[in-house]
Amino acid sequence: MARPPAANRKTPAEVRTRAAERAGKKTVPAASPRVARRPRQAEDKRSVILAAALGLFSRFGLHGTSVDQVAARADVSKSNLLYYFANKEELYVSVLRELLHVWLEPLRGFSAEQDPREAIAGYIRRKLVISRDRPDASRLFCLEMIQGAPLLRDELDRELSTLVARKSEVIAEWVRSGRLRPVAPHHLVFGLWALTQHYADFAVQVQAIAGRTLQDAAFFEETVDNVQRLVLDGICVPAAVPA
Amino acid sequence: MARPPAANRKTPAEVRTRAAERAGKKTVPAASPRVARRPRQAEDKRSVILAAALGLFSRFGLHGTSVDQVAARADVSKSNLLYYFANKEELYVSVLRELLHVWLEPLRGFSAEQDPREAIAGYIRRKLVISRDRPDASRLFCLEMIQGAPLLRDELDRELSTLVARKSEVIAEWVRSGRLRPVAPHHLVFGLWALTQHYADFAVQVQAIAGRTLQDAAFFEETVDNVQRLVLDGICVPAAVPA
DNA sequence: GTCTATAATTGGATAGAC
DNA sequence: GTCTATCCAATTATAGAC
Repeated sequence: MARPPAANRKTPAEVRTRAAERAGKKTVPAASPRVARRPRQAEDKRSVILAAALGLFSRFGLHGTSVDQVAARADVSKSNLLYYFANKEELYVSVLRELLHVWLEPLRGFSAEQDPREAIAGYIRRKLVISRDRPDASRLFCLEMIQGAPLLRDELDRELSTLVARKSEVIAEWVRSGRLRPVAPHHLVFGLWALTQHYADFAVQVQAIAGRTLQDAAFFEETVDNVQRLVLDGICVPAAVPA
Repeated sequence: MARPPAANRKTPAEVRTRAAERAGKKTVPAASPRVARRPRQAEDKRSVILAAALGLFSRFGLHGTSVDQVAARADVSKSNLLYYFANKEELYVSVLRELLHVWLEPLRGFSAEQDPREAIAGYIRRKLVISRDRPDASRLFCLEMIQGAPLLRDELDRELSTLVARKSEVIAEWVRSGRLRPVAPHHLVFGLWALTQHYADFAVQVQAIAGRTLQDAAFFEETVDNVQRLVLDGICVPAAVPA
């Protein structure tokens, strides 16, 4: 349940600008007197709040969750929470930001020198581990996408699509060199995401139908195996297919 | 944009029980004096409201949408809307119910006599057509799942899981008879859903990365082709694989 | 940094005229 | 069936003491 400390935090003072904005005043860049603040142990509380927020936002969304609930779950008072995060939306965005980075990590591994079969099998396993261990992260990401990613659109267009563009080039290279069957790289990436994230996002449905979820060790391995075979024996050149 | 008329509607009078319930009174089954009411043209309005509700709920969820917004979009007053649907939650559930049926339809087609390759290829296309033509339906369904399907759980356990159980038997039969590679039926079903619904639920992401969505005719065909090949050439016996 | 009010607003739902 | 005018509960956010 422990979450890594926020990378791009701000001191509470820096953050407290929303009220002023809404009141019509311009945000004054007035160089704050004590800029060089170090994280210290108050970072802990921020993390606890962020973890609690993730748990709730990922189930009920931004509007389905009240700051009161988050505060209760993080075991702080509501006003104390609002000391650390100027308002609800900022809290939500903070959670999302922390997420995106975790989210893209597994994809960075791909490179043209690797054996595609190994690389893709490994990627599937890593993504399924995330679906198992951080299903809330997966759900929140999904929620945000469904809503049109209003708060993540910029990052989507920049970070994510450039990363995918680079990795698609790797896949295309695998295809050109004959190590993969012809496949449109984008569709393969979408397919990998869909197949792995589904087990987190639709966990209730999986539970209702299969009677188990990824939390069950045997079911987890069964899932890894099935998804890998589905994808690989579909995209690998026939020679590599066992039987 | 037109939606089919509701199948299992109730007359407004029958429906107006929530307030009484909340006030602590038992819902009285008092035989309403004019039970045999026919739909007439007021059904139109219900449909318009349901369509508007689907559009908004599927983006912003139950809590992210106000009845005011739905009313505005359906071009009726808020109180008029509340004449047709006793309260917000009932409206939401009505939308969901209409959906589930549409949702399961394509799956009913499967039967053991069919050629698995044809059956599955056809299923993929039908599901992608739905993702293209009714992305909002797909999104709402996804939203509901993520939240743990509090309002659909019963139907999930009954209707959906029994249907899937039957169709899994068909898949298992295909495997036994050697017409499909060994695959765990449930995982194949999950995979088919994941691969096809992804293009509706994550349309923004698809747009950000591929620059197009299923609305683009060429991209649609490209998608059908890629998903079909991914799945089929993975689960069909090698002999059936062209190259 | 943390707390106890409380201000301010939104939004679901009802009453009652027409 | 439809409207206007409210009521009322839930929540976000702020003020100000400690």
